Amino acid sequence: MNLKQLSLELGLSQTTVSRALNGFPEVSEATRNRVQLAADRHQYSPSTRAKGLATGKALAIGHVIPVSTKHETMNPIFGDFIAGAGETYSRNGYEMLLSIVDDQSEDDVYRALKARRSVDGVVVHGPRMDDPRIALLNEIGLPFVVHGRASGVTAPYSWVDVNNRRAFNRAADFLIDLGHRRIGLINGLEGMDFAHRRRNGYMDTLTTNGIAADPALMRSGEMTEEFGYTSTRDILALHDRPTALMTSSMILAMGTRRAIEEAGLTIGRDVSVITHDDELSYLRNGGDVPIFTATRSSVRDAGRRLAEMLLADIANPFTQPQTELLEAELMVGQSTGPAPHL
Amino acid sequence: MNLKQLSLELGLSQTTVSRALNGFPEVSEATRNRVQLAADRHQYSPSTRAKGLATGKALAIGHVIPVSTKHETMNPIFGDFIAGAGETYSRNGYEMLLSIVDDQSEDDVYRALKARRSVDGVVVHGPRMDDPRIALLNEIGLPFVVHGRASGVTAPYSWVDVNNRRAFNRAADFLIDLGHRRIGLINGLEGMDFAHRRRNGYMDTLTTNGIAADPALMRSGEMTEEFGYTSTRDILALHDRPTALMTSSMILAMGTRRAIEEAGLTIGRDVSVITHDDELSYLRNGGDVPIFTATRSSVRDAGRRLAEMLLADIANPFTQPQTELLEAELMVGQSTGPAPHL
DNA sequence: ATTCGTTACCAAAGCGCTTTGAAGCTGTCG
DNA sequence: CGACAGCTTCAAAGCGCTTTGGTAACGAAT
Repeated sequence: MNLKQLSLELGLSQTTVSRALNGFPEVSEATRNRVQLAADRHQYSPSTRAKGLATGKALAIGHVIPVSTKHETMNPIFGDFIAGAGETYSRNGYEMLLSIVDDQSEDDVYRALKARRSVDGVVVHGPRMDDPRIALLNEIGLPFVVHGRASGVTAPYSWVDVNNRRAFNRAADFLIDLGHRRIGLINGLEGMDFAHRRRNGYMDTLTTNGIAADPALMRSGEMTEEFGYTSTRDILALHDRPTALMTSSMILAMGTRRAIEEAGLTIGRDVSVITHDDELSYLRNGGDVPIFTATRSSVRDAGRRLAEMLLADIANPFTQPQTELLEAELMVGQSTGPAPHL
Repeated sequence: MNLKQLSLELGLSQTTVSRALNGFPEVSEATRNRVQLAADRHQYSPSTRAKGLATGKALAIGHVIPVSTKHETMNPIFGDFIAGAGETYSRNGYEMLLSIVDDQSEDDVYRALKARRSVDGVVVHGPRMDDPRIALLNEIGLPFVVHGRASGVTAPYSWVDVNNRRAFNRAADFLIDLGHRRIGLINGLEGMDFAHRRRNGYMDTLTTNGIAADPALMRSGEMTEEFGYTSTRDILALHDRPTALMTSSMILAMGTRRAIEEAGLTIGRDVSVITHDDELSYLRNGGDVPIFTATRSSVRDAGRRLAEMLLADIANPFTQPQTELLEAELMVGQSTGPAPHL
């Protein structure tokens, strides 16, 4: 069923039917009801393509997901993030377009998205330091919001981010208050902006407390369980091993736990662990009492907020870029305890 | 830049430019080159909307991801699956449309996708037993392929699935060969088709070997780490606890490991564990030697295959539905060993 | 010289919508 | 009674493509 058929059946012009369905005031209520009923009966929905062509809007948002060519790793937070964003989209009649792309050819994808006019805006995932995508998107004039920030980029842009620095400040502080002095950090890949900020937060707090940061206690890599495991195993093998570890994700933390237990140590007693927790739906950090002490911030929530921001920008373009900094809660769980007397 | 502008600049008709770009034979090579060059120079790409309108194809595939309303759980395999499918799509000039939808209103989403003509086909995720979506899609005439199968549905349909039954046959056999007689199963949600098949595989093999299946050793629920943990903890607390456990995912297995270690037992010695492994990129099952003994089958690969099948069906509709059954490998890791003499 | 087949191109219609500009109809006011 | 305003409705243009049904030019065959 299309507009023409529907209007023919109703004995009305396409104009009137279109306006009736789109809530224009110059249609009598009687007619509008009649039209609405007929539309429902035939399950009529305007073709997105045609509507898009006619209005010049795509009514779609693009998500470009970079997958590292080297490791073929897909960021696990991605599913929950788009679950959040997707809610917002469907509530507003938008569709979500996904492009999975190896990090080599990302530029082309944004360009193509623009050239083919398939989306009204995009969200930038996994920003790196000095991320060139921001300049690119500004240049080609495609509205966007970044999930995270890109240190080093001076041009203004809209973003939604967790206060990574503060979160890791607080986590480190918490450990120091418990008497820990040797604290390790198992972090995401160097170059990822969030990893950079988390490391800064961690190091700041150490320095403030008169503790020299030890490079031997800091690792960064793909945030897989395996990497959490090997890093922890290696760090625990040091002659002067740390009494506490901070990790950047629950997945890393699971690897960390494996290594700790394999070493015959007890988590929370011999080694304390604090992790960042994105509240992934299939990786809940325990029930009432968290398993891991964690800095918690819902990535699904971030998705919702970011999508709202982007749609608002598209509806009436920001004169000033918008930003939103989400604070992480510190949840005390069972993985931390006073520093042992070695 | 659009077709009109481009053809004006070239002094050619839109027809000729369009045909040149789309590889039609009735264009001289000289002209084609000239057109191609100009198109590249201006980064011209036809508008998807317009192209879609004109051809009647959407050049897009829909993925409808059900999120359980109750648990807000998003299946973690989803990211890797679409990474696989996405590859196939972009190679073929297709876009991927994502709808996140609570399992209540799924029907409407499929109907809307069809009515608005936004996609040429859809992939059905997470089929349940007697899944009504298959009948619905057949009724509304939207091409589709199911990732998994739906026991109880008699109508023919195309699918790509892992041989879940066989995988769990082999896993159970392996454990029995090691001398285990009391074997538990921590499975996905009742009603999910894959969970049903896995349970059947498990029970068959027990029966064949003269072991009575004990309901006390079988759990099913959302496949979270937490569920793996609590199930295992409870099962290990039984007076007659099992010497081996089978789990339906790596995430469950991590919870299982936590419970085993918390109980002061050693995995692979006191309790053997075999898990199914979807080869998620951030949850690799160790390096050369797998951590867990596992039945392994790449979900990313399944995504690729399924996408190819769907595109083939759209290009020239199958007369007969196609099916593809992927076999899982049994990888022996460190989590299994001979049954202990209790 | 006419016909025919190729080759290389083009004008215009059509895809299903929205939107512009106009018009029919009623009732009211001067 | 004519003019005018307000309320409804409509015909047609336009969005950017593809595709149909041509035509012009040229040489080969009749």
